[in-house]
Amino acid sequence: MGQKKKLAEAEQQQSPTDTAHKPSFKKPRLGPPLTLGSQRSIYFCQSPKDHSARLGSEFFDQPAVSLARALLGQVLVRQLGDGTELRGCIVETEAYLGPEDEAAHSRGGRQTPRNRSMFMKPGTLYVYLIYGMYFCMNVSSQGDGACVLLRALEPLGGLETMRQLRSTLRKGTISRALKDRELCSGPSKLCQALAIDKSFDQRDLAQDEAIWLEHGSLESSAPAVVTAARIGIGRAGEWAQKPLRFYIRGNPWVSVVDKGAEQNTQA
DNA sequence: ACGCTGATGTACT
DNA sequence: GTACATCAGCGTT
Repeated sequence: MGQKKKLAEAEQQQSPTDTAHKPSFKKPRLGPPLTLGSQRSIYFCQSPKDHSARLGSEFFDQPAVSLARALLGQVLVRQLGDGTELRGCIVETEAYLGPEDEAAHSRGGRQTPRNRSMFMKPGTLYVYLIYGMYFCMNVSSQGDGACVLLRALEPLGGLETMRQLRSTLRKGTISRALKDRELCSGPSKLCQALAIDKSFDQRDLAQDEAIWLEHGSLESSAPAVVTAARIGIGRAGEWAQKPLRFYIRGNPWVSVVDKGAEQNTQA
């Protein structure tokens, strides 16, 4: 409860040193460009500064495992109310397959008010509260009740604002400044760093004005991927062992490295 | 490096 | 009541 209020306050605050990623023109500002289908053409070529290409709904319309891999190397962009852009490259994901997946909230076909967005169209965000104080962000994929959890980002822009959001939202001690590595290396850390809360649940990543996905650079578009067991799945039986976590090999921003899995997944 | 623990609120046996 | 798709801080190898 206090979390949401604190988050709103944190978003108001502005780091005076963190101006590099603000848009140069004044508010009110239009949202990010929207693609229709796979068209991206002239609109994006006109502004050299805007080398962005928002990924459209067709990108998300693939099975969870496929989407989990495809998301690696793509850039998640969050625009705050004041126009500040926070950017991070996705380096770690997990796939949740739907009704048959004992570790998924949609196991057994359960559909509740909480997990409704898991069943909505591909590209819909599923954001839920965990342990009473944190959020996790998922992207719905093709397949009923299937989605992909975002577990870690390499922060690319707006790091000082991220640091501020992370510190403000952490409780208690006004402690040390967080290292860059600590900003987005975990599913709830990245939600704090990007000011993602429950209000993002059921939003469309292909259409929303405050959050979207862009193509990563060429080199990061075909990364070496490690396949490993998912994290934090206690009582999901055999499903806890299945290799449904994906991360970029050797990437220092990954939250948990699985050396055993890396042996099996030789590059 | 690893292991323990408290924080904290919602969903759903 | 109990279980959480977690995190940070502190203690011990």
